[in-house]
Amino acid sequence: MIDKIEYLNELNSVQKEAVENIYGPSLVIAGAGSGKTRVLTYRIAHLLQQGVRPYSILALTFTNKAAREMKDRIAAIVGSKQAHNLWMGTFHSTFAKILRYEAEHLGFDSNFTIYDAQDSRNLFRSIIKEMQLDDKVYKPNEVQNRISSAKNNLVTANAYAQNAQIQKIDASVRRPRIFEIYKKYSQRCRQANAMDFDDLLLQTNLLFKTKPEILAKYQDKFKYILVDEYQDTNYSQYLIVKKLAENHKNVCVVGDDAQSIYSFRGAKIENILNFRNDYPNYKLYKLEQNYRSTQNIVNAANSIIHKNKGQIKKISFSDKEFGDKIKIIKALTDHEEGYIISNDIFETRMREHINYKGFAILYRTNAQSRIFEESLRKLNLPYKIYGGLSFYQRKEIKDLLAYYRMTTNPYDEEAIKRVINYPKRGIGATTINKLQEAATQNDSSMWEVITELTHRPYGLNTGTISKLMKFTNLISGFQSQLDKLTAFDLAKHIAESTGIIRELYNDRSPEGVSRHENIQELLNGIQEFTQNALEEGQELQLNNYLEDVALLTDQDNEKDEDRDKISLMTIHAAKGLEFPYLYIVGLEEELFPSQMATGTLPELEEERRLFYVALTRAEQKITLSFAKSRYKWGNMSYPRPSRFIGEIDESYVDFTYDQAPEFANNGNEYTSSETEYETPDEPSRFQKKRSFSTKPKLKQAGARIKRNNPLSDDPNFEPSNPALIQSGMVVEHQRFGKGKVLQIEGSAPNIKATVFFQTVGQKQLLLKFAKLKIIG
DNA sequence: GGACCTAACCTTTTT
DNA sequence: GGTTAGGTCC
Repeated sequence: MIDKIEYLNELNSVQKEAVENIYGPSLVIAGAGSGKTRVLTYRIAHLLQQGVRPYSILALTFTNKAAREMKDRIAAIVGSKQAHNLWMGTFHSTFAKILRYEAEHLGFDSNFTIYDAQDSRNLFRSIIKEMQLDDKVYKPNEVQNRISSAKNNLVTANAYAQNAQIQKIDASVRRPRIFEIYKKYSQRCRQANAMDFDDLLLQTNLLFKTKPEILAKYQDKFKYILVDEYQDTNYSQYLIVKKLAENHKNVCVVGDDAQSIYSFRGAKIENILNFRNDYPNYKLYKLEQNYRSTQNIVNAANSIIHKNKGQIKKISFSDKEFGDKIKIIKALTDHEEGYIISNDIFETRMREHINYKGFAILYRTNAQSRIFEESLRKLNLPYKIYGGLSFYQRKEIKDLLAYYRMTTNPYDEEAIKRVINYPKRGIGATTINKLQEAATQNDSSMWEVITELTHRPYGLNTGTISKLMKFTNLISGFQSQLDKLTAFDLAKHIAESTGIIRELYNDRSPEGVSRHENIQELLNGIQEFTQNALEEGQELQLNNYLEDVALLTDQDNEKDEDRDKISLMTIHAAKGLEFPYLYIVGLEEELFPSQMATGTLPELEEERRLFYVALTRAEQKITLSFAKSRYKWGNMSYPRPSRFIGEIDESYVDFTYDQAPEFANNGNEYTSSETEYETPDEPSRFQKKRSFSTKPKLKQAGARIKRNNPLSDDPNFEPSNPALIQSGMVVEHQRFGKGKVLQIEGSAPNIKATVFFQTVGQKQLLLKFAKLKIIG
């Protein structure tokens, strides 16, 4: 074990106090880059050093990654044996573990399935359909969100039905039957022996409420509780922590109200503001020195966050070098934004000799990643996209996992529906609907209906029944192997004997090949999981693997070859990370701040905090960018630069972009002058959206619009020589008049042109793949 | 029951 | 631009 003096010397005086005062409630307000993780890890190390048993320490984080990193760092100080026994993980995974242990008290089986957001939405969708409600009114997504937020506020289905205010609101938006959907949903989850993400927290609360002796057991067990990112806890999480800490009150929460960015998920910024009320004799530690960023970055970020009201007063300062000013890049199009940033990374890396991993591109929405992917690939720069469609959400992965889920929990209705006819075995929608109906009538699960068909055939013909019997036999066969084979052996057996592997292997299309590789990767992961445990003397079964798999994300299986790559991710995903060279892109109104979030002040303030989080990820240099035109839902929009750019105190920004030369793109110069397609400026803030659709107008004019086809394929396109068309050229279209070619992709003869036309007296039209005549 | 095509929706952000 | 739910035809 490392000498105590050694690690305490690495702390400043406030950090040191926060580490050493282990008794009673502590609130650590930790500004960005102020060594928050360091305080948490050293505090835990310190507890262990004081002789506290590792299993009586509960440390809660929001991501698996944060938990794992902290565990690794603690292991480095106190050794892996001690660290291994800590209760450290996300809220969801920690309480899933406890719920499995205590499942019988709640009427669940301990191998319950965890429904991910998609499973849960599918279930809502089927319930809405079965109730014969209009899914235009009862949109599955919105119903899910409404019920999710009820759960996060500990409103159960019955409470929801009886709450007059809630009923009034639902009635006012013409969705008075949501309470029925909620009730049915809960029943179905129960019959399927499944919990969704919100249930993991809700059921924990119910458990503690209805079984005081169990609460007492855990209150006694967890003598020290630490919570990371406390500003992001929702009511459900808040209450769990409060209850567990009720007796000993050794609770240490760490957070930064300025970095609260999850209120859309029910996070209550009040939790951190009200800590003083919950624990009047609390100790407050403010970590105000930023060790991460240059002074310019810290000052710029401060100038942003000060625009918000309702913050805990604190300063944030850096005594590092002043550093470069924030650079701003203006691009004419979204694609150009990609090229400029990629080129800038390329040049900076050469000039400054930085590793790829020192660069990150942050955006507001996942959809923005694709353009950067393209431009980085063209320059042969290695990158890694975090988030987006996760590995575990891919269809082929979910399909195979559904077999695993059925093997450990055959009542899992969403899993049944996924695999009952995959690979094809001739059981179609009609049969599934009949089974579903029978299950509802019978107040039982689909699996029970299927397994008892010989006694009660529910009007199904013998052919269908024998197909279903084959299916149940297949699954029962897997179940009988559960305790005979290791997780990996059974997983492999299932993948092979269901024919999934064969089917994907035979599909030689690029998509099929990639699906096959993904399945291999999943199996590799399971093998690793089995192997690791074996080395520690444990033989793990498939149900052990499944326990947390629904809670895993992409970032949880990072591979070595991903080490030195440019990171692309949303700002939300970047929280807690840091990069020397940071690009924050798409700084446009309606995108960042999001058009969904400019309606009310609290929403806008959250967007601003998001911008603050983004800025404070940078160590050395920040580049912001925006584009003057961008594709949105297939239509062109002409956004204004984000208000956030102007909100940064101008002394920290380098505004010289106005003098920047035209940007080159693959040899094709953009020679068009900007005024030609600049739309008139709009009056200031909170403005309605301005993007307009070109499609109806084009259709009106009788134009044919073909998608994603090379120009040469379009019968409307007859240039004398396609190769002659270049970006910037003035062209003529027989219907739309004069215009200018703004973009060229690919090479002759498969040229794809994006052409801009201006029609007199009307709005501009953007037209792709049209009949062109070059006139200048 | 299944393959194929069209129309509608979509996009905040995540455990 | 891309995905997916739903309709049509075999």
